[in-house]
Amino acid sequence: MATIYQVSEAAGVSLATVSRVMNGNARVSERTRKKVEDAMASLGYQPNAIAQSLASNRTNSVGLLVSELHGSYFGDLMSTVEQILKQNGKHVIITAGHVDEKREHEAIEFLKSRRCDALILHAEAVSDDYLKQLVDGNIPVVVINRKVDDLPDNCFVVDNEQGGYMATQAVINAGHTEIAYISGPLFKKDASDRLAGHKRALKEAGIAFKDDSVFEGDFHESAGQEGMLHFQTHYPNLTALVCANDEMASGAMTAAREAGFDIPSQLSIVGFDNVLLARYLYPKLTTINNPIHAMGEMAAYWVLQHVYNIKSPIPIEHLFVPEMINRDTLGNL
Amino acid sequence: MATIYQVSEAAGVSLATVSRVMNGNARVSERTRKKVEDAMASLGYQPNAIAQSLASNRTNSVGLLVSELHGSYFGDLMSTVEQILKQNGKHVIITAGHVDEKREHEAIEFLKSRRCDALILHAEAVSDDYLKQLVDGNIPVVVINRKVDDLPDNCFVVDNEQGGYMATQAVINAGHTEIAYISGPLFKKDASDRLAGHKRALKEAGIAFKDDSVFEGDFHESAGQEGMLHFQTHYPNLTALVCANDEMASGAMTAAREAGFDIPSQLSIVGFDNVLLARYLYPKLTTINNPIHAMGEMAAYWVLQHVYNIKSPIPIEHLFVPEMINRDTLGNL
DNA sequence: TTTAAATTTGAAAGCGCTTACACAAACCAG
DNA sequence: CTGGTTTGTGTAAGCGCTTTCAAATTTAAA
Repeated sequence: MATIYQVSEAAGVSLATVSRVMNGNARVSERTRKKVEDAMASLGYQPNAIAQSLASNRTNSVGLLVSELHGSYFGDLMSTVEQILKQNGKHVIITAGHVDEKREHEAIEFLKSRRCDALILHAEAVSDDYLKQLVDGNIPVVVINRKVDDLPDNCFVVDNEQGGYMATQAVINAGHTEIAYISGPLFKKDASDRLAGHKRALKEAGIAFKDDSVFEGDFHESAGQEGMLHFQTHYPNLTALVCANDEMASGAMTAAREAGFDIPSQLSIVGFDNVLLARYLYPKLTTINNPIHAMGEMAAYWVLQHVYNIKSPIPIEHLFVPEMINRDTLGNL
Repeated sequence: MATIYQVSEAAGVSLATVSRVMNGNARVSERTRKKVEDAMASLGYQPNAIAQSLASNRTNSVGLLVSELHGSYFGDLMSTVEQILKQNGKHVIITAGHVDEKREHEAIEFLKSRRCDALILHAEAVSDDYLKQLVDGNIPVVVINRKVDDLPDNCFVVDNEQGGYMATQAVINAGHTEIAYISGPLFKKDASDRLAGHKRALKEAGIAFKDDSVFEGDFHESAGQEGMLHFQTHYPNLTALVCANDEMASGAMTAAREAGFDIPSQLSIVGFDNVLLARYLYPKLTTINNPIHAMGEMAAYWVLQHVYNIKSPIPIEHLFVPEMINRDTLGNL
C-alpha cells in the first residue's frame, strides 16, 4: 500500500504538496498538480482514510443508529440517509440498537469512538436525559421519530396523534361504529400518541370508548393475530379494526381470514406506517403513511447543513404529517 | 474529550501503561491497573478508535457490501453478519453497490480506504477479474452468493441449479406438465443457473422445453406481472408458473388474481428465496429457501477465523443446499 | 545474602496524514 | 529596478494511539 511519502518522492515534491492536491483546496500550480496526480496513478495510491481522519479531526462519516438492520421501515431509512449523504461525499456507519437500552447505548458510544462527524439516531430505548446530554456534548446529533422535550431542533417526528386520528376517522366515515384497536406497547410514545388520536376521533364522532375495544400489542405480527383472537371473544360484534402498525394489521388479517371473515366486506382493517409489505398483502392494506423517507431525508440534509456547511436544497422542518393511503381493506358499512 | 495522555497523568503512569490496561493483553500489576481504570472512569475516557487503528493497523471493523440497504434479503444478510461479528467485538461497515459496476467498485474502494480488516461482498456487477485481484491483494475477502472460478475458498453460494431443479420438480410431482417460467436477468449467474435447473427437471420428466414457456424478468415485482400477462397470450394453457424469485412470484400472483385465476386451484405458483414477504402473501407462497442467513453466518465465521484467529464454532462450508418450503400456492392437478 | 530470572514499567519511535508557518519565486505598480 | 503582494512549496509539529526496547523492580533460587 503506497503512502503519501512514496507519492511525494515519485513526484519530486513534499508531503504537504501531495496532501494539497488530494484535498483540492489549497493552491497548487497546474504543473505540480499534474506531476502528483501522475505519481498517484502510477503507484495506485489510495489515501488512508484513518490517517486522514486522525490528522484532520474529520471522518466524513456520519453514524446512523437504527433498531434493526432488517425490516422495510429501517431499510427505507438507511437507504434514504445513505443515498443523500453519499451524494455529498459523506459516508454512513450503521449500527443496530435492538430497542435495548444497553445495546443502544453501546452502539452510540461505538459511533462516538469512531469519531463520526454527526449522529442520526432512531433511538427507542435510551433515556431522554441521555439524549439531551449527547446533544449538549461536542457531537451534532439528530433524533428521528422521537420527540424529546427541550430538543425541538434536533428531532424529526411524524404527528402520530394526528395519524391515529386519521385512521380512525376514515373508519368512522365509512360508517363503522364498532371499532376495535390494537395498539403498540404503550410505554412507547408513538404507540400512546396513536392511541390518543384514535380516542380523539371516537370522541369527536360521539362514539363511546370502551376499554374492551383496545388490545395492547408489541408491534409484531403475532400480536395482530393475538389481538384478533382476543376480540373474537371480547368484542365479537366489531366491524372494523384499526392497528397501530402494518405488521400487526397483517397478523390480524391472517387471523381474521382463518376465522372466516371476508375482508373488507365483513371486517375492515386499517394499518399504520405504509411499509412496503402493505402493498403485498391481500387485500392490499389501507393504511396511514409514516413519512420515514422524508424524515430520513431531512435528517441527512440537516447534517449536511449543520456539520458540513452544505446548504440543504429543501427547508428544514421538524414535524411531518401522516397521510391516508386508501387501498382495499376498508369497506363501507 | 480526554486523551490517553490525560489519563496517564491522572493515574501517574506512562502512556504505555494506560495503553496496556486498555488492551488487556500485556502484563500490568493489579495496583496500577486499578489506578488507571479509576482515572479512566473519572475522566470519562473513551479511546479514540481512529488513533488506535492508525497505530495498530487494525480497525476491528469488517466491510460489508450489499446491493441495497432495503429489502428483506439484504436485511437478513446484514443482520446476521452484524450480530455475529458484534458478539466478537468486531464492527461492520455497510455500503451499498446498487448492482452497478461503478458504484460497487467505489463502495469497495471506500471500504479499503477505511482499512477494514476484511471484506464481505455481495457483489453482483463487478467483474470476476476484479474480485480475483482483490483476493490476491492484502485484504481478506469473501464473496457471498456468487461463484468465482479459481476462488473456491472465498465464495459462499447456494446451489442455484439444484434449487431451480427442485422448484420445477415439485411442480411436476404435483401433476403439472404445462409449466411456465419467469427467469431473472440471464446475464446473472444465479438467474441462469436456476433456469438450467428448471430445464433439467423438465428433461428428466420427459417434458419438452418450449422457448415460449420462459419469460426473462429482472427479479422485480413488476416483471412478475409482465410475465403473467405475457403468458396469458403466449402460453394460455399453463397450469403452473415457477418464478426465479419471490418478488416476481408476488407480482405474478397479483396479475393472475386480477385475471381471475384462483391460486392454487387454477394456477400454481412457486417462488425462490423464501424472503420474509413470502409468508405474508396470500395465499402463502410455496418457495425454495435460499439460505442467506446461513451464508452470512458462515461468511462472518470465516472472517473471524481467518482474520482474527477466533475459531469458528461450525465447520466452514462453501456450498449451501436449497430447500423446498411447502406453503399454499402449489396445488395438485 | 547474593544472583539470576521473571515481571512491571517508561521512553521514544512510529502509524500516514493535515496544517500552521516560513520562505522562495513570480508578479506588478510606481 | 525597487519594494510590496501574491502565489507556490517545503519544514516540521502534531493528531492519539501502539509497541519495541531497555531499564527498573520484584521474585525466586541458591
